[in-house]
Amino acid sequence: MNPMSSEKKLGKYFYTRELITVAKELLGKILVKYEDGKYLSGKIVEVEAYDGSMDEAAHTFIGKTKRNEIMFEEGGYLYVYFTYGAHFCCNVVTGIKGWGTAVLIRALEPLEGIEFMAFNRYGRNLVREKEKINLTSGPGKVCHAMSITKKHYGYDLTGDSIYILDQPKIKQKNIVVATRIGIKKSVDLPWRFYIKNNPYISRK
DNA sequence: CCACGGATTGGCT
DNA sequence: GCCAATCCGTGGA
Repeated sequence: MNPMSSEKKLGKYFYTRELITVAKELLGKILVKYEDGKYLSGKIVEVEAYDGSMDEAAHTFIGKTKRNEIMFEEGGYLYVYFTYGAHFCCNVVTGIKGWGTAVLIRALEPLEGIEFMAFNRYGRNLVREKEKINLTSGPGKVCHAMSITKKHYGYDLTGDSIYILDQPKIKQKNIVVATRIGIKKSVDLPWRFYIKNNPYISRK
């Protein structure tokens, strides 16, 4: 468990609930990765929800394939995919087996291991304050900074390597609801959620 | 086997 | 603000 905090790790119950509930409640929680003796962590400040049963933008809309099969398991696993020939994006699988729902982690506010994140992103330490803002303000950036790759596909979030720590719920009035970014289908679903006035979000 | 396009990013105009 | 980079999953031949 993370030595810098005494908070509780989120358990199976949290993830196996309905998609939108989990998406909103993930805001403010702390994503932790412990690998090679290093702790990297950040507060989740921006997410998007995807539901294959009615959302054409979801990777699970086409049915189960080798790429998306973990999204059809019960909640609490990590779904990592590769896109645009260059970037990984990570998602938290939600709901019960067969649903095909997941929450994309779009942005973090870096907390622990910032020097390692800077090395992963820039190959050196931070020089300017602006670079800290740019570390994890986007889904590809989050994975690059945290060194999350296809190797982490299917990781169990109730395990000891990648997990999420509980934190107080963000108040409804401080959650901004918006449409999702970078998709061409189901563009009107209001399924992007972010913490109001947080400087680490990817886009207003 | 081959063609197509993507839940993005960063650099250049 | 615009656009190329770059690889792999997917689907059709």
